[in-house]
Amino acid sequence: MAGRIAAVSIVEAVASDLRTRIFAGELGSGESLTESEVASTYDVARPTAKASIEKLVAEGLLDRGTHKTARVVDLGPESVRDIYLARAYLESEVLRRLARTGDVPEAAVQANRDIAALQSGAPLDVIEPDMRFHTSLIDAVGNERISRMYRSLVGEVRLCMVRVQSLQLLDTALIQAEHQRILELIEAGQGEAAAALLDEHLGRARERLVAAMGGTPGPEAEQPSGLLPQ
Amino acid sequence: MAGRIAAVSIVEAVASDLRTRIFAGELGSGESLTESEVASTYDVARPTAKASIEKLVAEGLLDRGTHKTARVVDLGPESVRDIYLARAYLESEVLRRLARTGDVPEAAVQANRDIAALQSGAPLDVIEPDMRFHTSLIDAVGNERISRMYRSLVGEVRLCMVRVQSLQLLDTALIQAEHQRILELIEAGQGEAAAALLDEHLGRARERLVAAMGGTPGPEAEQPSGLLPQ
DNA sequence: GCCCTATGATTGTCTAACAAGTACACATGA
DNA sequence: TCATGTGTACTTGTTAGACAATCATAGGGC
Repeated sequence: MAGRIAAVSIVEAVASDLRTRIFAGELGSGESLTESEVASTYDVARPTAKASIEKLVAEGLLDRGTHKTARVVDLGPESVRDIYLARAYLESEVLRRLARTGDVPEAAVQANRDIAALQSGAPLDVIEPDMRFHTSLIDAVGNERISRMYRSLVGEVRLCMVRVQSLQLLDTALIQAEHQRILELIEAGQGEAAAALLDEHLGRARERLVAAMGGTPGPEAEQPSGLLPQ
Repeated sequence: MAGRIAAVSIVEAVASDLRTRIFAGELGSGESLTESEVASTYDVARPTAKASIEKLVAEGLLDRGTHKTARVVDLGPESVRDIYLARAYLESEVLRRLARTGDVPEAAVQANRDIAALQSGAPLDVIEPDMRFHTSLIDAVGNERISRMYRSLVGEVRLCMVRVQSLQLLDTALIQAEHQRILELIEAGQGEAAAALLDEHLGRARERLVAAMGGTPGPEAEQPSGLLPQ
């Protein structure tokens, strides 16, 4: 499959590129984006640029008030907690449901395999397969709205990760091992245990992000306890 | 409080009125809304009308593809199930959390009082306080993103209800009694029982809506079992 | 030093227009 | 008859340029 053709609108194309640049860290937190700037950068009309910006605002990637210039959102520690708790909210319940049938979604297995295949590349590289692991679990319940809601969080989550990309907060091997264990617990029908491990998994990431942003981390930031075998 | 001043943009004003008309059933399912129509109706420029329409599309109230006229969404039985299961997903977990602390949000109590105060008015009248009851429970957990996600469902839920407004699927007294019982269970710290009752509450509404839309209802459509006292 | 005004930058909205796409009816061909 | 092509009307996508309203900042007056 050599890249399917994409006949998207100009608005979507511009929004997509801006998104990429934000995720790549090229547009840092708090950076301003005027409509005219975007318009001239991409050589489009201002209304088109405006529509693109509004799209990203709706996604939570940009922030703007009436008559004010849009800025890349600057997530504080409280927002990080808010985002991660909302994630855990959705995901833990998903794990319980999946454990009831014991189905392990193939896409999640593959995503975790991709994480394992990473050889100490750039720390940024783990983000994509990590995200894919979590989204594929969500998608496995087959509820369109739940998937949609989760995706509205994913943009902000990535933003968090970009912000602290260079800080090496996450140990790839640990991430991979915990994912693996979660999948095993699902297969074994142990939903509560899977949810508990997920809470630890997300809680640790959350509190380390908080600490890295200058907030005071909770106890979840510590190293993993005995939930993983040996 | 005599109607607070609203200095919103024209786009928002138009979108808001369209929303009201959709919720009031004035714009029925499948009805088309061209940009020029909207523009001339409200005497605004077409780009403004376009933006309003796109806002409603993002909310899930309108449906449209590229170069195609926007239409009021026509929710089928599968969508109704999807929406209600997503609701239950969020709400049941909320009840468990609220039960842990035993806090009963005052806004929910008030909303249910408003339902009780309804005297056999139009069947449509119960929708607003009913929604308010559920949203106030969600808001009580204090997570901005979860509240936002829930609100993205509310629009579609109301759409369902409008569609079957005249069918009298819901007995106001029963709704009110179940709400009351849910609040009691939260206060008593019985989160699981509250979640179970909520599931029954939503499941019944869901399957009756499905039946009313021509789908084949599940067993949840039946009268309430013994979960309520006497 | 502080408050107020003036200027510039930016956004909100409009008009007008053209390009491009969709949908439907119609005619043409096998 | 059915499938295919064509054409026209309608609708949306995008642009250009303009003006008003608002925000931010710098400068002057006290």
